[in-house]
Amino acid sequence: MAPGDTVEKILHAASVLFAERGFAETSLRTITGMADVNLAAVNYHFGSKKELIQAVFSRVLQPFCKHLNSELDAVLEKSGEQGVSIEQIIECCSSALLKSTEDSGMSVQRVTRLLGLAYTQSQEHLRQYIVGAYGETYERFAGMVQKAAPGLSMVEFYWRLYFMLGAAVFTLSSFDSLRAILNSDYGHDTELEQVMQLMTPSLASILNVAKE
Amino acid sequence: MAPGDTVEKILHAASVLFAERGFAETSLRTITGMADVNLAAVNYHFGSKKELIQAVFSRVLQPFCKHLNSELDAVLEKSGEQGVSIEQIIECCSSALLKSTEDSGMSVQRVTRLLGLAYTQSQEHLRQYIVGAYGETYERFAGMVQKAAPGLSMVEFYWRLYFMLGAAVFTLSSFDSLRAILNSDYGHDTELEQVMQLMTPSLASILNVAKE
DNA sequence: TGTACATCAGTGAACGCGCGTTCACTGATGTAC
DNA sequence: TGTACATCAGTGAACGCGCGTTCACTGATGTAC
Repeated sequence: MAPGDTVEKILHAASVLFAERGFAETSLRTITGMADVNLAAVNYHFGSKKELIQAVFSRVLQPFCKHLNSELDAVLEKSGEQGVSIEQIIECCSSALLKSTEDSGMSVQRVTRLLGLAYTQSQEHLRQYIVGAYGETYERFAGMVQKAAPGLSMVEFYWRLYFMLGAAVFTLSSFDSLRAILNSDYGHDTELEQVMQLMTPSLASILNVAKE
Repeated sequence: MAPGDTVEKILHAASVLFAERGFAETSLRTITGMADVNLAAVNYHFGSKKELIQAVFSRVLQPFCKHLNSELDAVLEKSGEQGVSIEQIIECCSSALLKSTEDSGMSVQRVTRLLGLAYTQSQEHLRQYIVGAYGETYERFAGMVQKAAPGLSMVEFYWRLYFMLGAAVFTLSSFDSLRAILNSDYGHDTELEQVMQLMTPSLASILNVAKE
C-alpha cells in the first residue's frame, strides 16, 4: 500500500462521519472501522482526535479558499470601474464551492455541513484554528460584499451578511433531507445546482433591500 | 421541597446545557450536578436521556406554538380582504418567540439554538417526536406564508421558505457570539430586539424578490 | 557487496475513565378498616 | 384513634460498556561505512 494512503483513508472516513453525526457522536473506532485501518493509526498520524478534526477542516477549507480567491481575482479584473455586484460575489462562492468539491471528491452538502458544525458545535480549538488559518480570505470576501452594498451602516451590513450566510449554510447543509421532503410531499425533485441558482437572487435581496 | 421541583430543576439545567453544547456532549452527571439533584432522578422522572431531550423540546415548543397560533388568529381577523402580508407573519413569529421565552424564562438565543440542534444533530427520535406533536402548527404557518407570496411555483416557494428559516435560526442561535464579535471589532453593541427588527425586511425580501 | 543500524508506518492489546442505566433501599405521606 | 399497608419521590452505589489514548512491538525500507 502506498504511503499516505492510510492518512487519506482516515481523512475521507472522518469527513463523511463528522458531517453525518457531529464530532462527539463519531468515535475513532467508527472512523477506523469505515476506513479499514488500525484504531491506533489515528493517534499515530494525527496525534489526537482534536487534531484529526482540524486536519479534516484543512482539507476542505484550503481548496475552497484557493478557488474563492482566484474567482474573486477574475471578477475584479473583468469589471473595472462599475464595481463588482453582490450577485457576482455570490456566484464566486458558488463556483468556488463546486470546484473545491471536485478537488476533494466531497459533496457540497458535506462541506457545508462541516462549516455549519464549526459554528454550532462549540469547539473552541476549532474556531481558533479556522480563524487563524483562513480568516484572511474571509475578511477579503466580507470587504468586497460591503463595497457592493454602499450606504449601509456597519451594524446593518454586518447582520445582513450573517442572514445571508445562515440562509446558505443552513439550506445547503440540509439539502438532502429537504430535497427528500419536497420529493415525497409534492413529487418534485430538485438538483443541487438548481437550488444554488434559486438562492442567488434571494441572498442578494437580503443585502439590497431598502433600509427599515 | 415542593413536589415537581426536581423535575423543573432538571428541565432547566438540561435546556441550558443542551443549548450550549449539544446532546451528546452533555452528560446526565453534568445536568444533575448543575440542577443539584441526584443522578438517578433523571431516569426516575423521565425514563431515559432520550425522553429528557423530548421533554425539553416540549417545554419550549408548546408555549411557542400556542402563542404563534393566537398571533396568527389575531392577524387573520384584523386584515380581512386584503390578505396577510409576509411581514405580518414574520412579526407573528417574532412576538410569539418573545412571549414564549417570557413564559419559560429562557432566552431567545437558547430557544433557537435548541431548534437548530433539532435540525443539525441527527436525532431521528427527536425529529419524529417534533413532527408528530407540532407539525400541525408548522403546516398552518407554511400555508399562510405561501398565500402571502402568490405566483411562486411550489419548488421556488419551498426553497425560499427554507432560506428564510435558515437565516433566522442561524442568526438568532448564534446571536451572542456574533454580537460579541461586532462589539470587539467595531465597538458597536446590538440588542436582540434590534436584530429581530433588522431581520424582518430581509426575510420578507427573500420571499418577495422577483423570480430568477 | 555485505552488514549494522536507524527510521518509519502500522499493529494488537490493554489502560483508565466517564458514560447511561439499574437496583435495592429509605423515609415521608396517604388510605383502608 | 390506632394500625397495617400502599404509594411515591428520591438516594447511593454499583453495573457493564464504549471511549480516546498509550505502549511495546513488528516488519519493511533507507543509509553509512
